[in-house]
Amino acid sequence: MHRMASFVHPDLEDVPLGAVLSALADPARRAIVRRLACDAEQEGGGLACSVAAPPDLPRATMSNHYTVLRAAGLVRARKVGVSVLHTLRRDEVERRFPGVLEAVLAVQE
Amino acid sequence: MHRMASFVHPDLEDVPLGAVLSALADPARRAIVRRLACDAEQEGGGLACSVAAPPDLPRATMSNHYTVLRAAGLVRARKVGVSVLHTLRRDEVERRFPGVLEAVLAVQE
DNA sequence: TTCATAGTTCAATATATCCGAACTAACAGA
DNA sequence: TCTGTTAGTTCGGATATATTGAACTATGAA
Repeated sequence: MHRMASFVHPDLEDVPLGAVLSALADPARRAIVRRLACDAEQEGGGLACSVAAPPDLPRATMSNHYTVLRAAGLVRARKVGVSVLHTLRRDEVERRFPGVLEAVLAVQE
Repeated sequence: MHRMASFVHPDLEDVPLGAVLSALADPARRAIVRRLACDAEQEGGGLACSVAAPPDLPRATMSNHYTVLRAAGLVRARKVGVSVLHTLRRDEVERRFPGVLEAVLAVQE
């Protein structure tokens, strides 16, 4: 039986550093995070999964990448209509792991 | 047939960010990197593999972790007698990925 | 209804990691 | 030169993780 989608958004205090680094180690996930970082608007914003993800990524793989990013506390999801909009939890991550995400985003690649 | 050990030390310019993040994502490898960061003496220094690694780590696993760390450009190895001494390539990593390693090291865990 | 779109879940497969066992390399003592 | 010891590597098989096609759910529009 298939279960319904329910997004997990851990408190950053419960996220280990390894989870964040592991999530950011994947190029497709970094691409998503970079796009969300550009989409800076705070409330009511966010990008649909397939908008932030690399264009030729298989859907199942994309969905899995978002699950990893949410579990690492890096992004927040909310369902709007038929889409799932994601935003970067930039300030929360910065408070918990100062400089880590910012340094990664600053790397040109 | 068993081949002889020969350490690979890539130019940092050839190392992708993902390799560094992936290497640092593992807790045992971070423990090694933290210990090498404390052992700050530059020339002639370095710590033997088993000295910097967590004490109860299986030797094959430990050796593999050092291979990953070297391939990520994070550490440099040189054989001295029966030991292999490792040093952190801290300045080189900092030049290539400013703030990344420092931010990771700054996290208390 | 019916259809389309966005994304998830499942399950099979591919890939990567872990680690015991066997090995090499370097040195010390007899 | 043996024999032994210590440090670490390599191999290979077991285990764990990642990828992705296909089936599915959820929402909205025609």
